[in-house]
Amino acid sequence: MIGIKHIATELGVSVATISNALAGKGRVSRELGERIRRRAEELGYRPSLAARALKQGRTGILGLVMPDLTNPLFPRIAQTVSIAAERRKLGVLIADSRGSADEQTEAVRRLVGRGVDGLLVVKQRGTVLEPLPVPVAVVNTASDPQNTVSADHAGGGALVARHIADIGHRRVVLYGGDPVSEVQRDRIAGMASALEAGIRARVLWSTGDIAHLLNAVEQGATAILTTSDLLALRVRSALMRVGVSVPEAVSLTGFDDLPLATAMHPALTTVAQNVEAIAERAIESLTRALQGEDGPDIGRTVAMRLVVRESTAIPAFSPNRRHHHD
Amino acid sequence: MIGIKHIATELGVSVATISNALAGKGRVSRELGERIRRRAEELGYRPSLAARALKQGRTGILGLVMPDLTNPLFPRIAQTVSIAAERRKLGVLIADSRGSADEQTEAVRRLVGRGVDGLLVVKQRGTVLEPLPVPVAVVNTASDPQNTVSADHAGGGALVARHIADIGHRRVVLYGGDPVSEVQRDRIAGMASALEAGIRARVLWSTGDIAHLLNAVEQGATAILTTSDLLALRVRSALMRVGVSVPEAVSLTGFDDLPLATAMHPALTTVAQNVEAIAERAIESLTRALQGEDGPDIGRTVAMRLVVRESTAIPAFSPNRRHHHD
DNA sequence: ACGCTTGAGTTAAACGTTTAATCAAGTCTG
DNA sequence: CAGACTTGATTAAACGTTTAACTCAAGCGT
Repeated sequence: MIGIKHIATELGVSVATISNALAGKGRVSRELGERIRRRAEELGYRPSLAARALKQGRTGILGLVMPDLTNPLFPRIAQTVSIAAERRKLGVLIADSRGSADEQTEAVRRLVGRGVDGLLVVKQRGTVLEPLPVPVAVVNTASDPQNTVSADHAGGGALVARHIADIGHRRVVLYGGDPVSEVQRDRIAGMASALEAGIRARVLWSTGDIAHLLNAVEQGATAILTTSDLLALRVRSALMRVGVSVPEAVSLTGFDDLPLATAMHPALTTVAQNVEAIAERAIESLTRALQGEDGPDIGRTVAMRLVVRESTAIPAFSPNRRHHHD
Repeated sequence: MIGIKHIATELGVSVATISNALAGKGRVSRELGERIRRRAEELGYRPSLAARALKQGRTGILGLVMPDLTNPLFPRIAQTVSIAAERRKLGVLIADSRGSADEQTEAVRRLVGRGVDGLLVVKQRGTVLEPLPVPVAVVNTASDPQNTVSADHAGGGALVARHIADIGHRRVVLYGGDPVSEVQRDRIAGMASALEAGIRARVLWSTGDIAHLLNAVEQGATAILTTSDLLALRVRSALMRVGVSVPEAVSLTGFDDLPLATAMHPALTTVAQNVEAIAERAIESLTRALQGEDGPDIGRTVAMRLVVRESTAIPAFSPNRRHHHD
């Protein structure tokens, strides 16, 4: 490997001058500076990040902690984070917390132990982050006190609920994945809050028996609002099995706008999370903190966007019964 | 931060002894060794990876390059890799190549520039990797000469094709995503090779018009074999739109066994990739190379597994289909 | 002619480890 | 009991940068 020293002896100057020229910092004449940079380029000089890290106490690496790397949103987050980081010449080290709170703490420790300069953590349901020696940006949900930035899950829920109410539904069921998740709870809460009096909303969770859901439909619910696209696809399948058509008999909505939303039939009405904006802001907040410009931009929330597709429609006339489509 | 030096002065010994005791390397008396380790533990000593990296020339970090981080398999790969790496006390730095071959080269360079000890690259369709100063494990497909380990895509194709043939289909269409992808081509080729003479197979690509596909069905094809679950879901939707039922009228298969495979209706027959085994082996090969035990275990392939669900069935008798001898 | 500033570089220390070389005792060996 | 190992620990160099402090010469105003 070719280092600063090599260039220095080759050009007959001191290493400090090379360092200065390359960093554009100290006093180096225009001419010599040029010459140094040119030669470094020619030699394909790549600074030793390890040495730099040792000296400056910063590694130029960010840690990304996800509750579970198999999370369907992980790819988009990882992508945006990695691109945003790269633009700032930072690396991204990933760590999985495998769904457990303890593992999350462990993951964070490992990353800190590796000397990351900052941490971006997509937080586990309801866990608390211990104080850390590096800046942290937390992505979760607005109702989380430690949150730095997140989608407006409640707002998104309200958005889709309002849409359903607007087109005339009066009996709906809100179908959540797992009540221990803050995000899921917020989405459900948002939906509930947006439904005016006069609308009957029943909350069910997928941790229970799906028969309850079918029951509710039989008893006259005309819309099912789920907290995730995958859940919606499951519901869609269950409905199909008992011959309930979507959206003719019941309207169905998802959450997150995953790729499958457009692939299913009918294409799913859902609410999209601007993952890119969120990740971008998180990184932004992080890099600001790194540079000491500790702006208190905590608690920002990013609006969600309603995407109306084919799975929602004006409710049919008669109160719902099981019917087979013609 | 508390370093080796701190412990040394505190215990009145030299730093070298501390280092030796902690690494279990040099000559240190049993008793003193214990004392040092205990004290280090108490003080919460964490070695500076930067310093170590500088001295040893190894960072303890692996690079993971994916063709596109939004790839649906990325989460599982990332998860397995990160866990396997962690077990070996290695970190994982991710980089996205955004689907472009040039970006892939760039991503690799960046990671190497960051001093990763080894590289795990899930290769872009048909790109060639330049020679690198660090060990590399390539995951792609067996037909790629640079491949280190991969799923047996062709074998998987054969598996699903044989299943379709076994249950009696005689006219099928093989539906691929994009012919520039080596993986997709291998899957299609595997399917084709497993179909005995007497079976009419037509190959179509999703880059073309989907009408061709519906056409083929109208002309008597009773099964559609796709190269991806998402593609299968798309086909399923298209069929539904024109009133063709699955599996009664036509059987449908996917590839990869994504979460959506069980969520759709009918549950999708597909072929599962043992991503975990692949990632594990790749890391294994990589770490072996790191330790100099350069075993030529190149070209290993991991079998795929057929998962029969509800989307495939014995073909129904259909009046507009020609009869033939078995 | 004098001290002052300024521009252009150099020197040398420091970052926190690892590791080869060295050393001081004590223990064998014959 | 002298030399030869052995054991336990120390010294000091090295890894490749960054950076504060310093030198040296030239230009400048008074």
